[in-house]
Amino acid sequence: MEHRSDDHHKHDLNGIPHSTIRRLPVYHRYLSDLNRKEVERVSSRELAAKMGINPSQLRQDLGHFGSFGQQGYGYRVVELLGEIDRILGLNQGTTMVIIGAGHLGMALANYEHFTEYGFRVAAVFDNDPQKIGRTVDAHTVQNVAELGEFLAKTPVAIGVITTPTEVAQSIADRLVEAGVKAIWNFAPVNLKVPERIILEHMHISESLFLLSYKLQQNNAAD
Amino acid sequence: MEHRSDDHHKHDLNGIPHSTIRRLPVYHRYLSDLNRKEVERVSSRELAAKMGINPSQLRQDLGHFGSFGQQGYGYRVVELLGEIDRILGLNQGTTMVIIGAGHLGMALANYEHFTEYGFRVAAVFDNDPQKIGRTVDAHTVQNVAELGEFLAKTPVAIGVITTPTEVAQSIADRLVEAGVKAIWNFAPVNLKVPERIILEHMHISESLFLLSYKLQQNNAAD
DNA sequence: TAGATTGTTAATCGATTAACAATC
DNA sequence: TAGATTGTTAATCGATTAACAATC
Repeated sequence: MEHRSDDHHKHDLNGIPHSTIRRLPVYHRYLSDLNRKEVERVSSRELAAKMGINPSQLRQDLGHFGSFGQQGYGYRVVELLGEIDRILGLNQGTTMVIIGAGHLGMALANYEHFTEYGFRVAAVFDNDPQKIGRTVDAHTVQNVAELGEFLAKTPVAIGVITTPTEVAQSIADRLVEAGVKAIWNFAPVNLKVPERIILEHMHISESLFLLSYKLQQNNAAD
Repeated sequence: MEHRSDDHHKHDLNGIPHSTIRRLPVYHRYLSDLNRKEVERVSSRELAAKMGINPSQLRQDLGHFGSFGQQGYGYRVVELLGEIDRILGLNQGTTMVIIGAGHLGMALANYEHFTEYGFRVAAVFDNDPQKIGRTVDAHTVQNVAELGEFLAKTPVAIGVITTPTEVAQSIADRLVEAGVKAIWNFAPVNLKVPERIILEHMHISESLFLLSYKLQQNNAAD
């Protein structure tokens, strides 16, 4: 009845291999780069070389979603980027609420790249009277006691959890109760949510652990 | 001569499959959980069930590093956790400097879980006169102009980049120049660093894009 | 047209899972 | 001892890469 966010290498997601989906954001980033440099066309060979992957893989991946190129020419950067935007569901004005107005919550609330991709922070909540009412950039921190009330009036797609670990699960429960469709969790804990809720865990320390492993290997090699 | 941080599904890392290494931090998290609950022993079947993976995979993964269990009994939680700590190079007092004292940098500087795993923030730097000299928790923000000087006196293993995207590359260059062994990059840009430098990219927006993809699929299904 | 490059099928390679002998 | 569970070899499955006909 419950699911976890750790199905890293699980196999399908609506018939598309998980490995393919995980690469979409990366394609997006490299294409954005080219687009910023006003490059007009790119071949699978060129783009794959930039990314350090195999051109066949790139074509195979795109093939899951349609035919976006042209034989003998390659891909128009703007067009392909647009397709990936569409596939990823970007630029749709998806709304989020952030629970936890600590440094991390504030960092996210003011993260310019979200707006760039069509995400909008509808509100920031906290339970600390010291923080409630304070305005940071465009956002006034609201009392988390009013979370349910707020979401009843303003439906929001994504609940972002940047609270201390101890309260993350109870906040998740309240977000689910209030009807969010997805949870983006920054607390280092395995949340339990109903099957229908999309759960994405931002594993900050996992990234550091991986780095630590490599560092360790390097040191051992010396 | 340069490398990238996106070799997500690349194959080997000192003979160990990359897929295995990516699971180590996850094992660590689940074992910490058990340890916190003072569970003494766990079988591969139990642990794998908790994680939603296959018990064979767990045993296979561990098998790359040694034999940590006991037939008919399973694994002693404390012991296995200790082994994974060791494999990941945790609790070795690895030092870091943080460049960029914005919300994100401050969030990291005060992230209690780092200390918990033996990482130590040696200093925080910024170039904003408004921020320099300000003390947040244990850290006084220092002038980034003095970064090289600081690192010459106090060698540090990891440079953490939480600056705006535009300056991330030049900060990376200076960190490499000053002798850090690894860079943990939070700016959404593909840094170029020499082969010998370990580079770990924290892809905050990639995680959000993945979530967005799933949300999109869900909506389409309605 | 000739050259280039896609989209896709087939071949390879690696990772996951199953099975089981060893043994606590 | 009998039952349980590891560590590891072998089988399966899926993902990556190669190859190439289609075609711009």
